[in-house]
Amino acid sequence: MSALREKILSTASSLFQTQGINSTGVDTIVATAGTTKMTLYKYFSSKELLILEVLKEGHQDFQTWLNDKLSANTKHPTEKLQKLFDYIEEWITAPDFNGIGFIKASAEFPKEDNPVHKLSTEQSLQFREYIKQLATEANIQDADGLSLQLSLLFKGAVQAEHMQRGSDAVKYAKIAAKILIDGSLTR
Amino acid sequence: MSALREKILSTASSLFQTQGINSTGVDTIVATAGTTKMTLYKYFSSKELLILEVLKEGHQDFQTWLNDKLSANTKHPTEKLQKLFDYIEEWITAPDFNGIGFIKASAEFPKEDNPVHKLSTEQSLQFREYIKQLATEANIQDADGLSLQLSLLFKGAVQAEHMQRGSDAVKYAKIAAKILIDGSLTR
DNA sequence: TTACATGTATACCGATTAGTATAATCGACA
DNA sequence: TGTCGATTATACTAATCGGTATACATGTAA
Repeated sequence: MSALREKILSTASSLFQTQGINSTGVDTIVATAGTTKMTLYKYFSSKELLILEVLKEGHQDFQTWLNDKLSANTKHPTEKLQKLFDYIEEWITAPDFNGIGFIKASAEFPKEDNPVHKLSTEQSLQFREYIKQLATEANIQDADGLSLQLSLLFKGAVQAEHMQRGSDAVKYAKIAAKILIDGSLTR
Repeated sequence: MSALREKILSTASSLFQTQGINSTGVDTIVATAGTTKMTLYKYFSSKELLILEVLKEGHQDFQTWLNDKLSANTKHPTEKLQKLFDYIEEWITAPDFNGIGFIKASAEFPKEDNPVHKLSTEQSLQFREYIKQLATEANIQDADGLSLQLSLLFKGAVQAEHMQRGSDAVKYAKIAAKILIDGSLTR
């Protein structure tokens, strides 16, 4: 694990979020990271591969953080589901929140056969699958439907937060999630 | 209203959706529309201005269509709110659905001072305001909160549909919307 | 016919892009 | 001191980008 490699990854992640992926040139990335193109291309054989790595790392970080939080602070499956959006809110409203990669990436790479688009879709499904498992463990009948709805709220909140940082979007997404979850539990 | 101008607009709109805005060159647009760059730049003084016009037309079309549908098929304010997502579903699942411009555009132009980003944010707020008015007319107490939640579901559904066409996203968004609306009505 | 507006065709410009080649520099280790 | 791998510095390529200049073809109206 080279320190420079990590530096390039985090720099790229931040720039992709603030400037857009396609609008961020390789030259800008290396200049901001304080290195050169030669070094970047030593660790990442192409810009596309760098994008994919940024996405992977970002998604991994989020999923791990979320799962650790839920594992550490809840006991029963039902409680996990109910606290899900509390931690999502904590993640999104954090000052160093860097966006959710797969949402922006799928917009910038709309073609379905594009590797970046494919990875984005995969990560999106993976996240929904994670929610679905929480719902299943909480004995919710329509775990599939509820997980889809919650993932819609999540996507919408991220999108809204991206449009206008510091909006109330996540707060109200949390309230909506609670209503949907409670409705599914008592059914 | 020149026919060529309209042709360029619709061609650009379609290409922006399928290839992305930044990834679609002016040359590709004119070639697909069957005209030349000279003509395009006669009607639109820059690519950015073309993008803005595409966004404006798309948003106008959607809002007008939606409002006409609601006006023609419902009588009471409450009914309008309840049927809102029925028509949203109809719009999104239509074969020639061209995406919701302001969602993708804000992702491709993340800088807050960018004209395209600003227009996107404005249109997003405008749409939410429209929902809020429906909620207010239906005598809903927290019209502000409900409109935000419904707009989150809308954004999430559009995002999901964009990631994977033909998904069940809109269907379940509709169900979630019904739950949230009913909850707000009986409160 | 003349005149004018609309659109086409094509070549061009300067800037920027991703990616490469080559040589110089640095620090650690023996 | 001398060597080696990692990193830097810089110049370069080929392609693409948005946008412009110029010349030509077209149809329509007086």
